Amino acid sequence: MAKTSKEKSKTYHHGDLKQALVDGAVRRVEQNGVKGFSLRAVAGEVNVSSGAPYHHFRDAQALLTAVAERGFRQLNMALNTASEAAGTYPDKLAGIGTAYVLFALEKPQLFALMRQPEYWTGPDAGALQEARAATYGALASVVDGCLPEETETARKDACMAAWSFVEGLALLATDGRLQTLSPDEAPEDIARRLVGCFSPHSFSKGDQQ
Amino acid sequence: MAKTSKEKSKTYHHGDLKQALVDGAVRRVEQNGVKGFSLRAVAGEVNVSSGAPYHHFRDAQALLTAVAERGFRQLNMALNTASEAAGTYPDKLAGIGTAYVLFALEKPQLFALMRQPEYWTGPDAGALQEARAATYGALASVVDGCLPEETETARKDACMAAWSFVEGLALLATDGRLQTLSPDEAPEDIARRLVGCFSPHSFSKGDQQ
DNA sequence: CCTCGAATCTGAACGCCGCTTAGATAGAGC
DNA sequence: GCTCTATCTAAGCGGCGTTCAGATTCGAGG
Repeated sequence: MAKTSKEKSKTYHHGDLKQALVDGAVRRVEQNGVKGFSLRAVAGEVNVSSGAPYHHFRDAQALLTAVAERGFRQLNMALNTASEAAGTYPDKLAGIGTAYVLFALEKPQLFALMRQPEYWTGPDAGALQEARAATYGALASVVDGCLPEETETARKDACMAAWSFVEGLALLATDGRLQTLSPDEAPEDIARRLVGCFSPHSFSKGDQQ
Repeated sequence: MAKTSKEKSKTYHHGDLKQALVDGAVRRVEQNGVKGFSLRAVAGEVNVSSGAPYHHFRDAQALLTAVAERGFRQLNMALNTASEAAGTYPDKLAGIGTAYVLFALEKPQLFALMRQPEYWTGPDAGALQEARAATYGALASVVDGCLPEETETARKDACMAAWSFVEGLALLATDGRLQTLSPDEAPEDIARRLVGCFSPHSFSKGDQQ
């Protein structure tokens, strides 16, 4: 029997503590960031002793890894939706890039956690790595679809360049540097505009300089 | 009288504790990252009680702000050197972009600290903000020099796009994602190649695609 | 239905952390 | 030489992650 979060802890066993911990951790990270997260606080929030989480997660980092994994799943859904919504490949590219930056803007703290390499190394990061690979795959396939026939390395370079650009945009957007461009414009609109300027063709020819 | 780090603490007053703390903090951050940093450990390293640093820094974050500031000064020197070494503006652009990524690759932990917004907000971040602005200015002026005459917003957009791309490259390079392109190639070489592919012209025309 | 092993949770403890405070010490200006 | 102020120490507070022995409950097999 599942318990709602409000009702007092009557049962010695929680029932679904693992999921409750991830839920609480996600909420705390989204509100206060990784720095404002503590395993004890999350445990207290679900009326459980400070040692209880260790029956479900090897340590605090493992719980945060689960949080990041959930973040990647949400991100992948957003990217797929945006990609399928567009008809032509250039539109897909603009759409998926914009969706990436918008996700970062909507959940900046969660996105910052997802960017930390320490959570996708480690022994409990298998599912996370899978979700991360899917994210890159989604973007790469769209970029690849925009490219003319080229050498293998040129295609790969273009994918990586697009990845870099979008990741950089998301980074600048989340910590407000994008807004220094035009303070009156909404950061979402700036992001849309800059993503739209990107053309993978300019990266697929190495001698363009 | 300055003390070397090795000799035992004989004097009650340290002499130049503030600088010694920054030195120790830089060393610790470069070796173990921000997570492996603690104010107590740095204090102990320079043979000083755990409360002493608070006479020179308001809190641990203020010390890390000083660390980040020193990092930005080093980065700015590297960027200026690279920019002046090249003759033509396209060469300057490739040089400064490469220098940026190479700095990130040489000091990844320090660079990761410099990327955290929490250190350049706050009341003790004046000098840091100045150094950060100089970093952006150096890149922006070089990008601007590469551009043909355009509208003001187009030039600004191109600068921001270049900024995003380089920042994204540095991010991907430092956490190893760049190496997935070609595992046999040195990350420095991949970075050089991708930076070289970038052309600001492709961003200065919004209707290209 | 009952029993017993395994899974789960508690409560207390350890060591480390950031930060504060009261008081000791040393250098600087008169 | 004396005082004033900056600097440093020692001790302590609460919070943290983590561990562990023991209490509690679940669930499978008799």
